Amino acid sequence: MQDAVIKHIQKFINLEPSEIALLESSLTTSQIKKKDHVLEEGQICNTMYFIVKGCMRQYIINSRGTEQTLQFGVENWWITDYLSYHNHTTSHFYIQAVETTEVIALEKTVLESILIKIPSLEKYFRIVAQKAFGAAQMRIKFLFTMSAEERYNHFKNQQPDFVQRVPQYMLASYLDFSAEFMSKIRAGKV
Amino acid sequence: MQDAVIKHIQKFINLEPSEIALLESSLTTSQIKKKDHVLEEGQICNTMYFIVKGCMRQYIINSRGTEQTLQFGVENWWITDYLSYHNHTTSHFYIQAVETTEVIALEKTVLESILIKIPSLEKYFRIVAQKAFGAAQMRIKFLFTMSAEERYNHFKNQQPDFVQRVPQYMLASYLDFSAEFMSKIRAGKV
DNA sequence: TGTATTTCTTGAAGTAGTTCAAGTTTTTAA
DNA sequence: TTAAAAACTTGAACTACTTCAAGAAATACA
Repeated sequence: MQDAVIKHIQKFINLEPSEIALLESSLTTSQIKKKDHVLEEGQICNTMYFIVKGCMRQYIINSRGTEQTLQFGVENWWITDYLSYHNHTTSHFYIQAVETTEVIALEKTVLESILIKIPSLEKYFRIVAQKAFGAAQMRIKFLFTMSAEERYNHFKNQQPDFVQRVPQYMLASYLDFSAEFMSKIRAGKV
Repeated sequence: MQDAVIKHIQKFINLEPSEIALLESSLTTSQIKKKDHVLEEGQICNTMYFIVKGCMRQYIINSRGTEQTLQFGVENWWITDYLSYHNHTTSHFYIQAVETTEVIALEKTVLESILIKIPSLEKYFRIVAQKAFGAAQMRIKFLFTMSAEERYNHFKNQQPDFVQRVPQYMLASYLDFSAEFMSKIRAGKV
């Protein structure tokens, strides 16, 4: 199962056999049950999670008590609160399994020691973070320039399967409109 | 002037004297005049810009022909379109100097060769990108949970000087509301 | 398999913002 | 030092959404 992350790493950098062996011995997968949290608001985030199989989400609870999803993560994605992770500050976010999910949980201390032993991993995590930031920039662009209906249709075109995979109210909040409005969009009542 | 970026790098990693020398010989600053672009929509972004002094912004032109600022960059920030940079695809963005700005422009080919000679720089760019992504996550949180007036007040509290530094209409679009509404918020007419 | 829980739907009323248009003020540069 | 350009302001009309409340449908699990 650790194979998944090793395969993903090898898309970006070369690993020596000894490095693969080291990685295999350092990593373990674990299962997060549907609806369980790996991070809650107010905690310090000391772990990065690589999703082997399943779906996680990062969300907040707004002033009206409604959950708003900021980010989904699926197979081959890393999910964490980088700000809390780096600054050792309490997190503003929840991270939760949307489905029962297999993850590789990488503790900060473990990761730091691996990064020293396999410096080329720095490049891997650099590229992962740069791509994630690029995607966040595009996300902000879509939020700024498209209407609710356009955002829904655009997302559905890009990720047709994913739309079926998560509850509509989670997707609605990710696209920044209400669950009720989502219903009306889908029914063609807007 | 390259000192600025070297100092910034040294906040995160150690550099050998030889590495500093190599960096100094590889980097040059240039001046971008106010309102000049370093990237326009449709171009491929092959350069990262480190801001030594001044202010740049990344923006788009929306369907109504209005500019919307997605990101500002000031002293000690890197600005680029990471998605275009990595995927070698045409950019959706403009990057422009808000004030006349001194930058260190780092071409992809140059950067790649420096990264090979100074592998520890990978760590520096990893941390820069991870922090930028963390900040983008917080930005999305604020956009999702705060009213226009709250976003303005929050930004003003966090960055009191910056509010004076850029035209209000640019800041309004960055905070995702209209220039007219900004005027009313500031006049207390909301 | 049935019941509790979660998710989705619908309409009515409300509102936080936008858009437009025109005028005013400030900044820029020849 | 003045004319042109850029930035800001204001009010009135509008609209893309939200909120609320209640019921219906789908899903989970004992």
